[in-house]
Amino acid sequence: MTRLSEYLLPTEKQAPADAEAISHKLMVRAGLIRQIGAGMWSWLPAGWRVHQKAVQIIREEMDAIGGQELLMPVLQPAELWRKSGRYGIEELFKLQDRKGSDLVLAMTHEEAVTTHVAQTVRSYRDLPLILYHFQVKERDEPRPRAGVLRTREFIMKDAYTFDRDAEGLDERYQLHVEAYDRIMERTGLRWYRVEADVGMMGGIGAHEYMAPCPAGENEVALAPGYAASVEVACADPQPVELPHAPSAPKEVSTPGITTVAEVAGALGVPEGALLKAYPVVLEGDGRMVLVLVRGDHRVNEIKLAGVLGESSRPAHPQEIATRLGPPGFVGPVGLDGRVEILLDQAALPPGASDPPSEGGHSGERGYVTGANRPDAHLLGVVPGRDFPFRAVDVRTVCAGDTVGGHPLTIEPAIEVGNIFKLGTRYSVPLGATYLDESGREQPIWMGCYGIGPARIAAAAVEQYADERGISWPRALAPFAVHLVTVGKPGDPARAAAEELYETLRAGGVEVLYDDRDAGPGEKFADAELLGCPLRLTVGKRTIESGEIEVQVRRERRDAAPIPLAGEPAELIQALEQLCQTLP
RNA sequence: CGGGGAGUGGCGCAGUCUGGUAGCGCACCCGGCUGGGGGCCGGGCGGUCGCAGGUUCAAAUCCUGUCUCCCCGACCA
Repeated sequence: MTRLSEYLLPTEKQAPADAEAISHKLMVRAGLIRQIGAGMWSWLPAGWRVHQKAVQIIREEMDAIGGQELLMPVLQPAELWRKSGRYGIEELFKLQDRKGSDLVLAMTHEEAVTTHVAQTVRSYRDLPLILYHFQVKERDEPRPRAGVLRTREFIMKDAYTFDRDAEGLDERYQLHVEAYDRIMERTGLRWYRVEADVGMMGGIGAHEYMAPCPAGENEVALAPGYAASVEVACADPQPVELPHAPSAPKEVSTPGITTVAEVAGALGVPEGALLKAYPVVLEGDGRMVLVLVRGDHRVNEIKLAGVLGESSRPAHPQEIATRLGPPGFVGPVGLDGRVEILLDQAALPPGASDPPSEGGHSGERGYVTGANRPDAHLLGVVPGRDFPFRAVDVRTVCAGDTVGGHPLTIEPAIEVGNIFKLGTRYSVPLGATYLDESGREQPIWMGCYGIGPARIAAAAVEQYADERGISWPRALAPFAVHLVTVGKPGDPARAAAEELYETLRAGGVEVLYDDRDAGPGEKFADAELLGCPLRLTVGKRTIESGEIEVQVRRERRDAAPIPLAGEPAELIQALEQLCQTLP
């Protein structure tokens, strides 16, 4: 299939100086990818083979659930995007043709596919449909990074489903869950399907497929039986020791001390014994809301948006000063209903899920909060007793929090795929409707399902690389077998290697043959850098022993040697059996 | 968009402060040795120093402008 002496595989000893991520360094070093600009990458022959391996797995599983592959253009009229309301998106590349007509480079294909369905689907009898394609996406990313992990142009498989109602969408969605699970399983990646943010569109459902790896841009919260994006994860907080509260809040002087760490240090309490005040202003009506979380917790903007039902922004210092108190000393006590107070449930008084009606009692424990006057904090503030609140879940979970009693870990991960129930978000503006049995026009219910072969490849590099290079899962490897011949040209071993190469080729084995006139060290180093699952070595020893040495790339483990003189069919079979045992 | 860093041969870098006509390692080409872990010897090719303007007898080096790339953060339909 491929002789290295004739193959474009420009390996490098040194990684590009500006590379940071493992996959960035190794994929460049191994000669898989080359950069042409910020977020613009070419796939060299061996790299493209990996990409196509991922593509083929995806294609097979999409076809298995009845997906129909098609192809839609990247270059599209701006008009479509105006109709869908997405023309204003900053990441959208906009351009004009010579006549001055506005065009865009598509970042996904909802507009295009919905337009076609609107043109062609008339009746409930035409539904459901699963349409998908592999196509380049163009996004004007604010910051491309980490090689092929985040680029401005990349190939994505995006699928779209069309159903007559929400129940049909649920079915189509479930099919995709199953297909995506199988895809991820087949790639050999370590992966999680996590609940994801459903955004402002009403929470009808979304999952992300995450591959944990050091260069990941997202975080997943994991516990036995639980996996969620940190953006939406919920967990039981770790307990915090609160000081006993006096019968009423007591003011203490804290001149110039504003940060949680400083206040906790100065007062000798844990950070979790503070209530952090986070005033926000709603984008809609400009109303201010005071959000309180424990001092050792962080407000989660996405969960907050879900609770508020709209997006908000942190209040400006001026707004805080005018409506609450001096920034840095803001607290919930004595606001007299000026703003609504949301208390994160992790800060609820023990045993209380609702605010007590009246008064307080001794033996309670209290928090430290700002006093709403300069250089002062309050001790012994008891939620409910000292201020009214609404209990909500708006904090970001921490490692060590528990779910079902199991402690949570948080890992960086790369999002390789996502599935999302769109509902009628696009069908309505783009006029994708059908006639039901009673002849009534109905909007089509849609779902969209994306997955990135490039990220699958990069995540595999990240997850399985060692100090010597890449170690591909067999499903993604550019070649199953890396055949290395050692010894000078003209040695009998060379002839044996040539013969073996032809045998493997004829037997349909994907083999890369290092027939270069180079030293053994260089060849072995390149083989380990490229990371094919099996390395066969043919040299003097092979001739002497009559056995082909076999090394498994993962763990660099020696496998049972294969007789050189065996029947070709047996040799192929032995190799294939060995492959089946590999990760 | 904010902060930081960098553009000198294919890759990695020195030289810039203190101006004097470009160097090192690897790779590459030729010859020889070696041949189971990036080996050795000898000989070579290759760069208008990101670009434009300016200062100067003279600019990789000083000044002005500009482009590009990377990292951190913000952002991420």
